[in-house]
Amino acid sequence: MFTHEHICTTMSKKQKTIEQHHFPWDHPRFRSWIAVARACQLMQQTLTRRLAELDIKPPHLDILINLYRFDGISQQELARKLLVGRSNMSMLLPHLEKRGLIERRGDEKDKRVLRLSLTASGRLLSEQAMEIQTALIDKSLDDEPIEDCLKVAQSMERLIQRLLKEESDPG
Amino acid sequence: MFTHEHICTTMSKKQKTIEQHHFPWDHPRFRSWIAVARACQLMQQTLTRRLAELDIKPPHLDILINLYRFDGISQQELARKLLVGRSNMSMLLPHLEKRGLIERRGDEKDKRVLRLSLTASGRLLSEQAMEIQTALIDKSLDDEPIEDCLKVAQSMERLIQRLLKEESDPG
DNA sequence: ACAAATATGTTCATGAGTGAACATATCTAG
DNA sequence: CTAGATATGTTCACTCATGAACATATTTGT
Repeated sequence: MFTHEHICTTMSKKQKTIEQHHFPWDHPRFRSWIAVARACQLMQQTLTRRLAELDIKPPHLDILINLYRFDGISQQELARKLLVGRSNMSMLLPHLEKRGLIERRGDEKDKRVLRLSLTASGRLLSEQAMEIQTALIDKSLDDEPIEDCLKVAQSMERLIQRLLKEESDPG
Repeated sequence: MFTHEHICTTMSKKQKTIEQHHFPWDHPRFRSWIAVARACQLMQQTLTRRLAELDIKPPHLDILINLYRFDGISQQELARKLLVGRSNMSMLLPHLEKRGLIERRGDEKDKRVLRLSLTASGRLLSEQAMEIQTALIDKSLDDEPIEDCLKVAQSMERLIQRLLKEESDPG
């Protein structure tokens, strides 16, 4: 829930003359990142409203999409893909299971792991929900040129790699 | 009523031959947005770890930065800037007040509103925390050219405007 | 082969965020 | 002037997410 709405428009003479950034909001990368974070937050809220008619929330959709793509994935792998803790999956998945959207079956080879898959109704719901999400993203970005989107995606993927690297190597 | 027939559950020859996007993850804007969302999520988690030494979390920092910039702001205005509900502020602010970081004083003119401001120690803590946040953002983005950052910021601000507009006008 | 390290999943207490219902206070239209 | 509409803040029940502690199961090192 980052953020500051408007970017500071007043600049002291000192800040103008010597090119330093005394406040975060005068710092271009800071301002850019805040804009990104705010956009994400709003997108999430909008998606939450759009998904309400299917009675699911963005976290559930993230799970469903991953099961759709990666049938038989384990809870651990799923948590890693979603960048959340294992305990989070342990809390959410039983709920989806009770709703009849997913199935959890023990792995024969490795008795620790639970293999996840969509049921027929889970697959149907996933398709409806992905439709909603894709439509929202499309509508929101349709005046950004595709090549700009791809460029942003590349920047973000570089950023993700850096952050994941530093997470494992706490330098 | 949702039509999802153009999302196919099985890979047909047709899908492979004609270049269409039948799955969200084959859709460039979708993939771009997912990258943005993942980057935000990781950034948030990293910031959470970095702020732990100051015993605050990103939501507190967002509040502090806004009080730093906009002394005397009301809870309502603050919630609007942060894109959260009023009830959220009602839950968080008393905690910060008890820690001696902020003050809440009733407005003389309008007895409904509470005016918020930082205490001396709140100001000090804010500066330390902004230092940490700015350093993280800088380190994470320092191989992205400034002009690319600014371009992204503009795209995101356009997106924010669109989403806010549609929120008020539910078309 | 067996002890130690590692991996997977669960449970629990805690914290952040939400919307609805509520209580006041202010504004606006007759 | 007053009644209804609007604005601000609080409380409540609920959801999502986390990390620590735990229980099992597997892998590794000797």
